[in-house]
Amino acid sequence: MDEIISLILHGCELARELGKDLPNLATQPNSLFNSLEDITKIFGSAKERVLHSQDSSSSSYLHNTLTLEHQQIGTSVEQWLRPNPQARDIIQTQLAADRNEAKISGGIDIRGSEAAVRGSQAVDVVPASDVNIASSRSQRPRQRKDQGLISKMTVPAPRIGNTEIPPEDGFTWRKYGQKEIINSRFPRSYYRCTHQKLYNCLAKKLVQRLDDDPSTFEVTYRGEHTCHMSATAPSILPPAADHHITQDQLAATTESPTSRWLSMDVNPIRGGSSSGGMIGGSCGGGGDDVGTSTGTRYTGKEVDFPVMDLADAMFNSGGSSSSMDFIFNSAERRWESDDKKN
DNA sequence: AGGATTTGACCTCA
DNA sequence: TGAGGTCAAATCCT
Repeated sequence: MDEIISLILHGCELARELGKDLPNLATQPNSLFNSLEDITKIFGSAKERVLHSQDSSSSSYLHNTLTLEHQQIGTSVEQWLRPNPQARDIIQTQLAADRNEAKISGGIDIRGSEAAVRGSQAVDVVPASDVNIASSRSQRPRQRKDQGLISKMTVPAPRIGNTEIPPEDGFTWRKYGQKEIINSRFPRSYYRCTHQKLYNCLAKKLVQRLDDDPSTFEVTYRGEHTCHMSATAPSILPPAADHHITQDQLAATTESPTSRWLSMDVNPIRGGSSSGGMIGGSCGGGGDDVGTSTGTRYTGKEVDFPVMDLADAMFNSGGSSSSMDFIFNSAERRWESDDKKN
């Protein structure tokens, strides 16, 4: 147990140092990444030891302690990310994949800390079944067999420009359907990722105006972006076939059926290798978003991203650098791309 | 010409 | 059986 405490104290020390240097590190993604990775490894190691400890009461206490430290890291990272909405775009997508993995692998429930840092928008990531029940309690709950993780949020309509479409979210979408919904004044629009065919990207979103507040959209995201590219051109090859989860593998997992919406393995952690498996990335963005009228982007002002999720990813990665590799490598590529344009 | 959108028909599932 | 979701031909747009 002394060893665990020693690890934690060391991690706290590094976290404090990181906090002091954060203003400087904000302009040095590589250094920041190295620092974060060190901290992540230490706490990940400590967490593992706690979880495997025989002393359940001590484990519980230490786990809470680690969670607190975890939140402190998230706060610091939030400060850094605030002026970097591009990184947040990337991180958000990756975190959704990581979160999905955490559920599949029976990981720690992290929704509590997520909820604590929700921003101005109502954002939640819940199983499809929950969404159905919550949104249409008066009706028979519906659930597609292959649906899984769903992210649901409300988004204010743009005050200028075309107010008929929801604000941008960093991805490029192609509308493939519109449907009148029973007991709703406004039709629901169905979008899928523009790169669905090319990269087998299964991301979709549903957009519908709220009956009681037409100036607000309810946007439901389904699935993850398995492509990783700018709005105009791919930056990497499509994910290899071996990243698909077979139906047997899915059946062998303990997650609820509703989390199976994805057929792709979007988490680099599970495989223990991030090479070629970095597929939880951004479909759009790239700064220009020249795509479609639905190729939209949220700005930092409009959306308070659940930055705590970054800490969740760090913490739940158990010391693996793959997630952070993805985050910073992607962010750097995007920043480099933007620099060239400017 | 090629990609995006519209919209009626069809499919899925509780 | 019917509501929600998807398909695909027609149409629009650049």
